Amino acid sequence: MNIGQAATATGLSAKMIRHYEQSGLLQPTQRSEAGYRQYQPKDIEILKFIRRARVLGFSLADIVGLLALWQNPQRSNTVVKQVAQQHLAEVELKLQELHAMKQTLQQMIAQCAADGGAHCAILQHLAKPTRS
Amino acid sequence: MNIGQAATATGLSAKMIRHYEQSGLLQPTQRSEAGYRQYQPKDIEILKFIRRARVLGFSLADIVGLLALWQNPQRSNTVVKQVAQQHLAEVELKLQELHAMKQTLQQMIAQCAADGGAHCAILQHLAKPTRS
DNA sequence: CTTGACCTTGCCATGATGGTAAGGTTCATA
DNA sequence: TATGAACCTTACCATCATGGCAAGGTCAAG
Repeated sequence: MNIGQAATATGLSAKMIRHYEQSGLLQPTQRSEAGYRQYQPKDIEILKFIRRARVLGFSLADIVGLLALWQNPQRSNTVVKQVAQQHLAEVELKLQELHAMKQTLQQMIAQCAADGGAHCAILQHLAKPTRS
Repeated sequence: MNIGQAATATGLSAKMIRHYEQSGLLQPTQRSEAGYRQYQPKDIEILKFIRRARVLGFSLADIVGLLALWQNPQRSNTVVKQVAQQHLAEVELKLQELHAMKQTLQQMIAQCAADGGAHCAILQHLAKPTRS
């Protein structure tokens, strides 16, 4: 299986698969005589694992750790849970920040007449916020 | 007013103030004989405007436009509102993505015993999700 | 005159991803 | 058999906002 097929099979881009290899997420695979990377079913499973973890927002650094735990029969699920909880906390923090942005943006937009005039509540708020 | 004082007065870093100047957000200021940037009250207001817009998540490219509108007496609030609405849409999109992440992470974490054993619902989910 | 706090420019790094360029390989078809 | 399309390789640059560091100039107080 060449890298293009591995990309199709996993939903990743060939570019990213090479990047994951170079970043140490993935052991360098076998190569064909011509130097093409060859992917075995096991490699595909690892790539799918990476993709699912990326969808959940885990960083590549986190995923290095999760993969090591996954492949370690002596692992402790306590450690895995800690990694996930730490990431969840970061996600929740970003959610709060974005929510605050959304609230303020909605208020500003609601106060803007959009009648083509020069008076603008949005610019007023940015220039001298009445509430923060 | 030197750049350090301007930074303190606006809550920005000196580094970023220089960056904003180089990025065209800010007209190059006057310089002292020694080449130190000199900030007038008007410059401080612009910097505060930039900071508030950054807090709301506007990109530097957006802020270039917002500053131009702010300083243009012939502006149309319709345009300003469009910029803000576009940005709000992006914020809402990211909120949705993060919310989906949070939901899945919470479910996975709830199913993890964290008893120090090797069995782990989190790794199971990443390896072969039962639901997505 | 020295010292410490400030300023200058310039370069490199982050993190995940995309793009492009220059070149080699493989395979099907004309 | 030759050619071209579709694939692969590596290497470099760009994104975006921000931080860090280094080497050097400036200023004010002691």
